[in-house]
Parts: sequence; C-alpha cells; structure tokens
Amino acid sequence: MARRAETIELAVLGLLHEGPMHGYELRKRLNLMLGWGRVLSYGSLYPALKKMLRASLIEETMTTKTPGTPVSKRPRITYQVTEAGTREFERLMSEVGPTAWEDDNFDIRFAFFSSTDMEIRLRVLEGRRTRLQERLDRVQSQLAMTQKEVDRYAAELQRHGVESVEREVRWLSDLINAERKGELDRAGADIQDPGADTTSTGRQATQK
Amino acid sequence: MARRAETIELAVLGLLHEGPMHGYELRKRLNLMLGWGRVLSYGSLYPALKKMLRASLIEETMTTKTPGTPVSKRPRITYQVTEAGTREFERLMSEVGPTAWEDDNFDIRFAFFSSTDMEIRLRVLEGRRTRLQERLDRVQSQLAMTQKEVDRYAAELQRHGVESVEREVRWLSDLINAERKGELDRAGADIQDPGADTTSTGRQATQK
DNA sequence: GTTAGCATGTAAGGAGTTACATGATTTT
DNA sequence: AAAATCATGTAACTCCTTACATGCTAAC
Repeated sequence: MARRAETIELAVLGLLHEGPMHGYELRKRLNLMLGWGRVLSYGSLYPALKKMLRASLIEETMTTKTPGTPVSKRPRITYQVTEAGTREFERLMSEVGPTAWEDDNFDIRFAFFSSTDMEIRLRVLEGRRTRLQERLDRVQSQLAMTQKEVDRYAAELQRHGVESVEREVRWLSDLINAERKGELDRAGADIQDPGADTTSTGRQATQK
Repeated sequence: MARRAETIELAVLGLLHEGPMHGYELRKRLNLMLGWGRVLSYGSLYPALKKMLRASLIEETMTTKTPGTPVSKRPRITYQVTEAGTREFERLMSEVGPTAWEDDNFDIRFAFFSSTDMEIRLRVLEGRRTRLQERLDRVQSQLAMTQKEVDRYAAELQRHGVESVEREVRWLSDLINAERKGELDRAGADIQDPGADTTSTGRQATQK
C-alpha cells in the first residue's frame, strides 16, 4: 500500500491531540478509523512510533494511571505530542495536493477536519471530488470504446463500481455545499461568532 | 497489499481465457477491472508473467498480428493459457474460503463468475456478505461502547462508511436472490435448457 | 486455574511501487 | 519533426504483514 507511512504518522499525531494514549489503544482507534478493510498490525505501529520518537514528534512516559482506565497497576508507555509534533500535524493537514486526496489519506484528513480552516477543508474536498470524477470519466470513456461483448458479471461489477463512485461524488458535493453555506452563515452573522458552529455535515438535499 | 500475487495470477489467467493478449493490453484490462484506486505497474505485471511462464501456466509467442489490432509491423510477445493454466484457474475459482471474499480477491472472482458453477457463486457471495456484516457489527459495537464525545467530522465519516457497507450488503443480497431465482427457474424449465440465461444480475426489489 | 484480552515488541520476508532504461509507432 | 503512446523490461527500495516471543491481568 506504500504511501501509508505518512498516513500513520498523521493519524497518530491527530489522535494524540485528544490526549495521551498508549500503543495498544492507538491501534484500536486507528483500525476503527481507517479500518474499513485492512487492519494495522503492531509490526507497523510500534516501529512507526519509535521513528516518531526519534524525530521528537512525540514523547513517551511511563504511567500507572491513564485517564479513563481504572487505575491499573500495570505501568504502560503513554505517548504525547510535542510542540514539534503539533506543528508537523498542522503542516501535514494544510498540505493540499495529490497526497491529500488519495483514498486512505483523504479519510484520515477528513476525520481531523475540525483541526483545520474551512479554506483547507474546501480545497481537500474539491480535490477529492475532482479525483473521483476523473476516475469515472476514465472508466466510462474506456468502457465506451471497448464495448465489445461484455460478460454479464463483469458488466454488473462495473456498473456497481460506477454507482458507488457516483454516490461518493454526491456525498462530497453535499459536504462542499454545507461548508460553503457555513461560510455564508458566518459572514451573515458578522461580528458575533460565539461557538455557534451549526455547520451541519449531514445530508443536505443537493442531489446531483 | 500483500495477498495480491495470487490475485494477479487469477486475473491474468481469467483474462487470457478470452484469447491471447500481450502484456501492455493485459495491464490495461487489469487496471480497468481492479483499478478502482491503485493501478498495477509494469514492475509487478511483467515479473508475475515471468513467474507464470516458469510455472507453465502460460506460454508466450511472438506475433506480428494479434486479432483486433491492424497488422502491426512490430512483433509483440503474446501470452496464452496452457492446459495447466486452465486447470489452475478452475482450481482457484472453486476455492471457497477467506481469501475468496477479501476485497480485491472478491472483485476478481466476481468478474469471472461466468466460468464457475452457481453453487460456488452462491458460496462466495454469501461468504462475502457475512464478512461485511461482521465488519459492520464490529464497528457498531465498538461505536456503542466508545460513545464519548465524537468529533463532528469523524462521526460523519463513520456514518458514511457504515452506509456504504450496508449498501454493499444489500447489493450482495440482491445478487444472491437472483442466483437462487435462477436456480428455481432452471428447475422449473426442466429438460429444456437452451441458452436461456435470463438470470438478471441487476437490481431486484429485495431491500433489506 | 485457565482462557481471553491487554500490552509491547522484533525479525524475516513478501509484494509491489518508483524510477530507470530503451526503443518502435502513430498522431499532430 | 515533436509529442504521445505503445511496448517491454530491471533494480532498488519502501512498506507492511506474518509469525514469533513474552508476560500481565481480568473474568469465568
């Protein structure tokens, strides 16, 4: 899967933002996030943590008590983000470009969208949408020119694939609209900006 | 991505069933099939072909003329399946088990479903559905117990993920029903079995 | 007490991508 | 003539998974 190294790093940084965590817990959270398929093995998590330690993006502490768990006797290695780590996280999150809208990368970035500006969010969402649209166009054009006798099942697989991507595109469009609407709302509300973050990320009636 | 080696092999074997092809063309077809994301590079295709040659699953021939292309002057290496290759393909296709319903593997198998018995098809479809259902259950139970303050975006990502998998499950259910219906049809039609393969793989009204 | 799950790692190896190399053929 | 794309490879390198190794702790 290749370009995951950076992805893991970003995910760890993002999760540790919520508070200190130890490896085992990190893995569980990670799998829940990007787990729609492959699971992350210890064999890649721990080495990645070590690497991040060396780079001073995170720090480790031995603790007997982690908030949440009921005072376990057993000391665990707990990781926290450092200053440098926070900066690196922000840098990675504001990076707009191809790497930001690739499948796995996109999901991680999206999950931590709260930590970014709307400007960045919009650019990532739109980039992702364009990417998917390109895929659709490519497949559909190739499909049009190949159009020899297609196998029943192969055709159904294609159809289903196209449908899924189209749905994904609509989802992104809804999200983009919601973001834009949020912007307008805020502009309309002018000076006052109390935590009123009503930007619904949910379904908006904006079909195709 | 790991378990792809076998996947490529299966895909190549299946495609060559349609007739001889050269590497370049193989790659294009492959990418169109399993290409919903990553593309297969020459760096993995050609070595795979070499390996299959050594195993005598395929044979190569130099040709100046491939059916379809307009008598190009340039000789290309064209691959064909051997007897052993055909047997291997059939063996792989009738293999029911975990490897058959993993993401990539499933897609390839599905694309070549025409080359298998309905019995196998049903088992693969059901296996796949069970697998997805398990994923859903796992995520939903973990979601239920973690239920601390979830981030807006993270939550939306989860929701969307669950929705996608649920949709996938419904798709599989429709297909399973269609297969079963096909069985009944055939049983009802009794002796006569002229190419009347009306088994629609398309949408059936069988929501959830 | 014993199973299941928590917790932390390491080593070896497989799989595939990137980048490099090369050249013919077709299209603009 | 240049650019695109067809066509076939190889080598190095990255990433990640598998399998191994170890031991604590909670629940049954």
